[in-house]
Amino acid sequence: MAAPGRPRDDIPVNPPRLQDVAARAGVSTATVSRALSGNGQVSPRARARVQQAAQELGFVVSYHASSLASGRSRNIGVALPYVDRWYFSTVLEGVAGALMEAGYDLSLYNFEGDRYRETVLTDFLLRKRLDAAVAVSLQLDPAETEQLFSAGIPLVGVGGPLVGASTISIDDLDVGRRATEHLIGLGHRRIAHLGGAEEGRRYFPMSNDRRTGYEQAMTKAGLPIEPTWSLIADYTFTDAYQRAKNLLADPTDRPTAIFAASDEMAAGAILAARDLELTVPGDLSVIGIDAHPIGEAFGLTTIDQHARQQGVHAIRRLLQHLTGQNTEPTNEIVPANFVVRSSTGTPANPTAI
Amino acid sequence: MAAPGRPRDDIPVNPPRLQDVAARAGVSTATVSRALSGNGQVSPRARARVQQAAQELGFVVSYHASSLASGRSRNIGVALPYVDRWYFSTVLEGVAGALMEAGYDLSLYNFEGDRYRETVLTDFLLRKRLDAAVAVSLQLDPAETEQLFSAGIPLVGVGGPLVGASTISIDDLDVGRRATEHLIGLGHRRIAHLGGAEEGRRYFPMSNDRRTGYEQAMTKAGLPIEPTWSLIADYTFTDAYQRAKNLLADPTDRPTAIFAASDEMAAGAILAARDLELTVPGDLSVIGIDAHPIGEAFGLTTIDQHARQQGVHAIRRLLQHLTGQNTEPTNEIVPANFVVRSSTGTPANPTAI
DNA sequence: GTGAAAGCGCTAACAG
DNA sequence: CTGTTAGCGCTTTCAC
Repeated sequence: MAAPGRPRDDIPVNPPRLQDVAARAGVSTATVSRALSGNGQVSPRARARVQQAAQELGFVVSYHASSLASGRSRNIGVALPYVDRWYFSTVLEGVAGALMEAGYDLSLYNFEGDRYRETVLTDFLLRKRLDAAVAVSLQLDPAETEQLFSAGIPLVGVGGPLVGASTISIDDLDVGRRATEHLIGLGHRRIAHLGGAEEGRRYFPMSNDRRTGYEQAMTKAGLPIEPTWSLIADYTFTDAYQRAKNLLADPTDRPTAIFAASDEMAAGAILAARDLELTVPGDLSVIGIDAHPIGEAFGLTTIDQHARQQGVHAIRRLLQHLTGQNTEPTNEIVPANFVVRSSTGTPANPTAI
Repeated sequence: MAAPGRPRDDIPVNPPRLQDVAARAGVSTATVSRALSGNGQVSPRARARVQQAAQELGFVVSYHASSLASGRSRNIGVALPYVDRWYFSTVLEGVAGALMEAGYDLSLYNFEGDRYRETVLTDFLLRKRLDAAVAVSLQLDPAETEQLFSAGIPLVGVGGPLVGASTISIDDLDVGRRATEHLIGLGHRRIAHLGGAEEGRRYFPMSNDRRTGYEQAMTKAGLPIEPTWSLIADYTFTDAYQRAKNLLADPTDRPTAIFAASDEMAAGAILAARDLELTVPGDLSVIGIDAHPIGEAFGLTTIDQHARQQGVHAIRRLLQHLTGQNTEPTNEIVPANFVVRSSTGTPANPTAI
């Protein structure tokens, strides 16, 4: 494309290069580079002339050239299993905003579940164009982690453990416990759990922890954990709706409350209850986790996990690694807090079991 | 970082370079480049040796170096106003998948409404690291379009007009008309519209066209368009829920049907109706547009706009531009089809106006 | 504080 | 079909 071997003796109608700026400002390319990047010492006078010349020429650095020469690319990779699900897209919003503020580009790697997992993991390390990466809800086996680290790219994980890397997440166990205890405190004894599937054993470890928190709270309160009350849905509204409807349809064995691992599933459960002419919270209390906006219209009680903030914090942490400060892996827990609305209350007919 | 000026005389424990592969395979760097990239002629024998050497060394091309030398970066930019809204994240899924299949990287530029619009538009052209870009629901003024074009990056628009560029979208006017006519055909005469806001006059032109389609259908059928039945929400479930509830609360002036510009809003309207003890579709029919998965649980009748496919098609088109075939701007309309469920039906009490 | 110059790692004429 | 070689445009020593 560019014509190697042929000297460029024509007038530069092409994008201006550093050299053009240097010529116009009457300084060397080194000085222009220093003035524009802020690295190194430049006299105020030279700096001003350079800036003006760059301005007039409409100069912009070539990122490829800059990256090649410096070894840094101001580009961060983001890997996640889905982009069309609330938690992930919300984390992504946070990540994208923080990156934009910091002047970094964002390369998106969407696994589509497990579909492109290998491809992405390979591309990650290989194409040497990332300064660092953030992985959302990604489970890596030791070999994969090792590859990443030996490729020298700092990594931070969001919403799940990632051995050896810094992580940002909520305490899923604790959140599951608190949600359940909220229900127990209200007087419920027959409490069902609506959790997420594990999907290829790769993602959503959070779902398990939340379930464990539920079980711990139940056990601690001396309440039974009915296997039939342990539902698993695929994290979508509609699947949760269907599962909950099946559970609630039978009047002889019906819980008085449901703890759902996500707000979307919780909302689905509420709709299912309504379709069965059950009142919420009279006949059924429902609590979710997320603070998904849809919860407002449903009057859903939930625990806010500040998904967007998780993304923002991940970038903050990554940037620290990149600037060499605080390079030891850390595990940040972001606090999750209750948002109580109308979907939880005292059971109308507390039934002993 | 890399030490310019100092010859590299140490053993390359660092990532292997093209030269290392060339040495090991006993050929020149040019041949390695040709063998690995597939450009140019290479004898099967040389190719095999190169591939083996590259394999053994774990060689991967440096994208920065490759891009700098060739002028191509195998990287495509995607600009959109939001990533946490259904339409956009779904289009993005399609775009990401198609790009992955084609071996391209994806740089994400999220405007957050209008917030980073200028920044992104600037970065777009300037940092010369994109081969092309796709813009979702982005309104560009002539000056901006010109900038993009003169920067030489092919552009395709999704979900909206983009003068001078290829576009992929549905026929919003037609869709709005058909949705309304479905309702009219069922016997409805009092039909409200729940549309989206325009948000800074920059995005969502589709909303206007759908509304116009509604108005055309109403007028054509000789039906009145009540100003109070023209609702505007912010495209979210909860806002639509609230607006619809306010509208439906007054029994004296109540529509028998609502056409919502998106499924999320339609679902919000259904929930509002239920909260007011109105039956769907008995007291109120509701139709949306999208084929959003949430619609299933609500039994929502909708028009599928195949959002994911729009993304896939956009990339297909972009790749054509990039390979020099079919370089004239085209405007592709993707067909949208009805998905009839239980939220629309004959009005229980057809009221003449 | 500033300039000269040597690369960063790869691609693509060009000549054979 | 293959090797030589001149860059792509910028950053960063090193010496002044």
